[in-house]
Parts: sequence; C-alpha cells; structure tokens
Amino acid sequence: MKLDATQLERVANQFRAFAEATRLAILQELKGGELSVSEIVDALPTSQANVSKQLKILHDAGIVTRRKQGTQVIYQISDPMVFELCGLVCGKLNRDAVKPVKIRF
Amino acid sequence: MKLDATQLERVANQFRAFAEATRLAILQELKGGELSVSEIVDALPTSQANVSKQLKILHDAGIVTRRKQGTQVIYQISDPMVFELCGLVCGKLNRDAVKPVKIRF
DNA sequence: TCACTATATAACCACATGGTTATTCTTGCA
DNA sequence: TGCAAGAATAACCATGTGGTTATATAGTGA
Repeated sequence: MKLDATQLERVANQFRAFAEATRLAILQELKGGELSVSEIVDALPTSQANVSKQLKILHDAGIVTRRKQGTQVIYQISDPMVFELCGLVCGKLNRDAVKPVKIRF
Repeated sequence: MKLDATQLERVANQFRAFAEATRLAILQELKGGELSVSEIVDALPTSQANVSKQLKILHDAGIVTRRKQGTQVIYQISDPMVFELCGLVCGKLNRDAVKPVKIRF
C-alpha cells in the first residue's frame, strides 16, 4: 500500500517539524512537562521571537498544544509519539556511532 | 538527560533526511527490497539526476546502503528503524485526521 | 578503440526557512 | 485610563535546498 504524493507530503511535513535543533530543544524542555513561553525562552539561547516562531511551527504540525493562563501561554507536548520518534533516532545514532556515546532524548 | 547543541543537531539531521516527499517516495519504493537507481527513476516522476541527488542525501545520513553491480548501483534500506519511524508518523496522522483515512507507509 | 548504458556531479535558479530587530496585540493591574 | 509584561507578528536578510539541464565518470560489449 503506497502513499500518494499528497500523503507523502503530509508525512514529510511532520518530519520537517522535527528537523531543526531549536525545535528539538524546545521539545526537550517540554519533556519535563508544560511550560510557558517565557520559561522556554529562559531555558534556551535564543530570542523570544524565535521561540514563538518555532512554537507556532510545532503547533501547526499538531505536535504541541497551547493553553492561555492570564497573560501567559502554556505549551505542552500533545502526543507521546514524540518521545518514541526521538528515541528511535537516538537509538540509530547510538548504533551507528563508532565510539559508544549514549544519546537519549 | 538533555542533549547538547551538537547532539540535537545530529538528531535534526536525521529527521531532515526524512523531511522531503521525494526521499520518502524513494524509501517507499525500497521498502519492497533493494533497487537499482534506474529502477527507482522508472518508479518515480522525477529525473535521474534528482534521484541520485536525493539518494546521496539518504546515503550520507546512513539511511540507505549502496552496492555496485556492474554498471548499476543498487540501494537498500540500511535500518528497519525507517519503517518504525514512518509507522509512528502515519499513526499520528491517522489519529489526528477527522475523517478516518488510513495511511500506512 | 568506440559506442552505449548507468550513475554521479556541477552549475544554476527559484523558493523556503531560521534568526534577528522592531512592532503590535493582549492581558492584568494600579 | 495608563502602563507594564507576555506573546505573537511583520519585515528583512543570509543561507540552505529541491529540481532542472548539462556534463562528467565508469563499466560493458563489439
């Protein structure tokens, strides 16, 4: 059963959301539980504008959910598939590595 | 245990290899077993040059292996993780879809 | 050696995208 | 109402990249 061009494009779009270090860093922070935008900004070495931009991409892809609380917006990972995905990739990188450097998301 | 910037970059690079419809289409063809470049070209609506280019990206990412056989070069998926990855993403897309349209890589 | 096939590479272009700075919008509070 | 904080958006730039066309490279057989 082969996916047609449209379906492949949708799958590619999902992968694309994970294909940037900053977005992965955001997801890594959210792994510990929901966080407000400013908490994420404080945790990462990038600007508030960029965090908002990347969060929008993750949100559009359905990877995170948002919730307003006063003036804050709180984000949360929407599907634990995220961890499985990153786990698979880290596993492959660990297998491929010559030196055994354990990476785990 | 958090990944540092370099490790996140490597994870992102893996995801990036999957983040294009043409490369996913190639992997989908290779799902049935090893294929030569020209067989892949015949199966896809793109040029030989582009197939070679995308195969190089997949190969550099360690996702496919190559083998020369006469004048032909035969490619193969190197790690079954590929199918698990695509399966997870398809599963998420199926869950997210309002209309239940089963997608399966 | 000469053609022919199979594959890879180079040059190029149009377009997408990550990041920054500046600005706008929203909410809560004095 | 005015102000400050939190977050999103706009404009912009530099870079990366998918695809094409054209060319180069390697192997095969006559």
